[in-house]
Amino acid sequence: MLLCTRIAKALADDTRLRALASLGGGELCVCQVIALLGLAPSTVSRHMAVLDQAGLVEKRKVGRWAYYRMARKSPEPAVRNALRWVVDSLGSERVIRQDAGKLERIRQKPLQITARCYACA
Amino acid sequence: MLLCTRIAKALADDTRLRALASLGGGELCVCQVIALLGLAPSTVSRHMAVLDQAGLVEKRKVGRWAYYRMARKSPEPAVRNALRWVVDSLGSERVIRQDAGKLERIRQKPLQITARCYACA
DNA sequence: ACTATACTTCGTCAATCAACGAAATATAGG
DNA sequence: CCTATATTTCGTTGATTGACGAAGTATAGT
Repeated sequence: MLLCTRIAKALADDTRLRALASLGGGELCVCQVIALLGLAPSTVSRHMAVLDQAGLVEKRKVGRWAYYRMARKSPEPAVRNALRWVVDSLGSERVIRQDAGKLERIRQKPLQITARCYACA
Repeated sequence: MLLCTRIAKALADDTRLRALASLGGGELCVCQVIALLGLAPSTVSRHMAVLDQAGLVEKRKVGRWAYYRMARKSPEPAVRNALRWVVDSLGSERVIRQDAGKLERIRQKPLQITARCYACA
């Protein structure tokens, strides 16, 4: 499969685009993305794995916590340009801005609180 | 569905990316794309329709012939940037360059010849 | 060591998708 | 008008996908 195809496949889903866009403001813990999206942890974990395999995000594990960030420094121009395209294009979308607002609140809580009750975000 | 998602879905397939990239050198007739890809006409027609519905290409019908070109002048920035991303990223792919070579030969034949025998390309 | 917890992997189900061939549509040419 | 032809639409089929919950892994705290 072409690299472009792999990247496009990773981007070809509303939920994954929201997850990726949520990282625009900086690194997030998986539990914060789960709280944002309101989906099952297993589902979100899978989505992040797909983004990771496409090279669009980078993962950092600290104890039990997993952090993801946009792969803005990727050696692949295709990845960097895809990220630019996504960030530019999604900025004007209603859902994405709503997410940004919700994220502001999520970021203010300690991770433990967020992980304790995802729905309480 | 987000506009970005629709675009990414349209790009999330090797065959469709090849079809789109083939338009990089200018407008093509559907029969030329069929000859290039070596797939059933109905399949190629469907792929072009998907690209069209995502706004990535524009269609022009002249008699029985259908011509497609990249929608480089699209009013949607998301579309224009997606096209730039694709063109930039696919240029270095082996298959795409092979296709470009094959296209050179296809372009030299009259459309009637190409349409008469797709496999003869 | 034992337990709680953060995340991932796996199995399943319904929905979507790409491919094809057959049939439909539409246009050109006799 | 009638036929040939370029493309599209439709129906089918096998493969992929996204969702979930259950089970597994790994780490922190007691």
